Amino acid sequence: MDNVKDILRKKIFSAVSSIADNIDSKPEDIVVETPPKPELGDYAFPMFPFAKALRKSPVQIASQIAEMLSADDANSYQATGPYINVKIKRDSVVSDTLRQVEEEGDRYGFSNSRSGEKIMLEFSCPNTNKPLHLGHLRNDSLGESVSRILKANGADVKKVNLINDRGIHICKSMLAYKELGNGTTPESENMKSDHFVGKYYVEFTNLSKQDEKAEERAREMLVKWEKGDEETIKLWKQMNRWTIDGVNETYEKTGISFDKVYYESETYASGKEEVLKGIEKGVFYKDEKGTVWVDLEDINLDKKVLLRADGTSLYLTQDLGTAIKRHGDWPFETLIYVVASEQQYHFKVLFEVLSRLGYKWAENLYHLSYGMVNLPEGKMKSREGTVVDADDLFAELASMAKNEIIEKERAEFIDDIEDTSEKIALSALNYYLLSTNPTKDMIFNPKESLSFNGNTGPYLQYMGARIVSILRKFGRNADRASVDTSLLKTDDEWDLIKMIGAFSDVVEEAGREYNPASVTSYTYELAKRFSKYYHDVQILNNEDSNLVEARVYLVEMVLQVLKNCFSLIGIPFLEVM
RNA sequence: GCGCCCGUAGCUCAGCUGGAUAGAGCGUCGGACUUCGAAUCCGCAGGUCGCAGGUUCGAAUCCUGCCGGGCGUACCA
Repeated sequence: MDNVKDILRKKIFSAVSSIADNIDSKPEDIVVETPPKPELGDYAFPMFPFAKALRKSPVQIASQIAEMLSADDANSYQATGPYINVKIKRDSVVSDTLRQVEEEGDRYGFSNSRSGEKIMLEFSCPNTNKPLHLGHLRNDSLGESVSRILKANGADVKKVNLINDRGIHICKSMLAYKELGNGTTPESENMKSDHFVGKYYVEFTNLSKQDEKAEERAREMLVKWEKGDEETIKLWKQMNRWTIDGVNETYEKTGISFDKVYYESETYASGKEEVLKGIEKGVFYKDEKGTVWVDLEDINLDKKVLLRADGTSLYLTQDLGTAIKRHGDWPFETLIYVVASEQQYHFKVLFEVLSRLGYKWAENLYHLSYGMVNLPEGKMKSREGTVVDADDLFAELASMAKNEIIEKERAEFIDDIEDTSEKIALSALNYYLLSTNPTKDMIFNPKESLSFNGNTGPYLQYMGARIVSILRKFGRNADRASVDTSLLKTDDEWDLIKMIGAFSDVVEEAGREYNPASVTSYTYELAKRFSKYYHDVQILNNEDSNLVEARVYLVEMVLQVLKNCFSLIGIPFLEVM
């Protein structure tokens, strides 16, 4: 269904075409803007692009086209300099927009534009030697949100995780536990199980400072692991279980889920086979020591090692195998890797190598690269202990939310304070992490994210809760069959309607750009306009019961759109907070 | 050195494929609760869009060069 903008684009286009036969653009290319002042109109069309073809000044074109369109149209067209400003005849747009929200409900704003497109998204990818940290939270937030946005555009999305459960770093925590653990368990120490494992990873660092043989013993352990030594495998399984159980708890709390989980320990071997095939194809070569290389110097990517002389594999080798396996499991059109920007080089190489191996789908692989999360004090460094633990941060946010609830004397209205506090914490976190463009490094200010003032997730939740509160007080839904939307004629009401009508464009853009920030800023803008409306207008207290009915209807539809936004950016909807 | 990314208000960030006077939030200051939830709203102040060229009717946006910062350039992941 065409929205107001599309209809206007077509009108402008056909008007321009009627006085020029050499326009080489399409109606979709017509630029629509919002006039700088609302008095000027609802939409603006600059005429600069047609000046050359018509060999007239944009000012002349604007006035000519405006006149042509005004002749036979309910909307008003006003030429202001080189712009045509359009004031919409509101009645039908108001009613059409609200009816559409009512009909489509929690699908409003979503589309089928990418229907049939199979998109696999990889994100999170924890190591099994320590719990999640703040960087993972950005990754998870992005991965989950982008996949929801793509689904909202009709795509068939599969979310996958890859657990990095093998390698020297895993052996380090295993070794420290073996030597220092004394048979303790997360239960015996009353610790969350991934934190328990993480403790031994830190212990290893201390150990290796005093004992220079520690590194060597860790390497020996890796060799034993590769050989399938029974005792080592048993320990490895135990510790992986602990970490993964703990990480899953965090996923659960933060609303993250996967359709399929891959384990590096299960996929890394297949990478080796692919490399051997690649040698036969002549894509790779073996040097005199037996090391396998790929030469990408022709495209300025250097030479990279794929297999060590001893036959063991590398990161690149594993990712190669994993990608090929995945395409075999589920033949995607696109595979999006949500991975930090520091790995850009790695993915360039990976994609190039896959392409040289002859996989056509390699050209549709995409690295959704995101910047680092830093603290106001500076960089997070594990060595200096400035890494922000995901669970700790979340617990701190929840506890702040709880204090806020108590301080504002809201506790008596809330059934489950713990649950509500966590939902507020989650909205604060997700909104903060998603509202910065992914490509940029960002500074996470815990204090600011906790303030809940201004442009934040809790603000959005609050606006939702206020609407629910109005509806509760009203006691029933608006009478949808008889509601007279033409009574909604204030500018605040019109602003809300226009905003609601623009939602589908936002969802489309967010999907195209893989950027949830379009949705976060839209949601804030919508909530803010509602808030202003709420202050300017008494929704329920009015003698005219038809007007009350219409306003309640409007507000119900605003709530629907807010909820649809929330579902895309990880903001839990709260009826009461 | 080379490659990629970033540089917009005191701070944190928006600004779509170039378009009318560059916008928010926080912070500062000043207003608004006997009225639908003040986790709110309204207002004031705050900018040579890193610098210099170029393309264009028009540049925060595109191109080039410089300056400043980050990341990468491992037989680590």
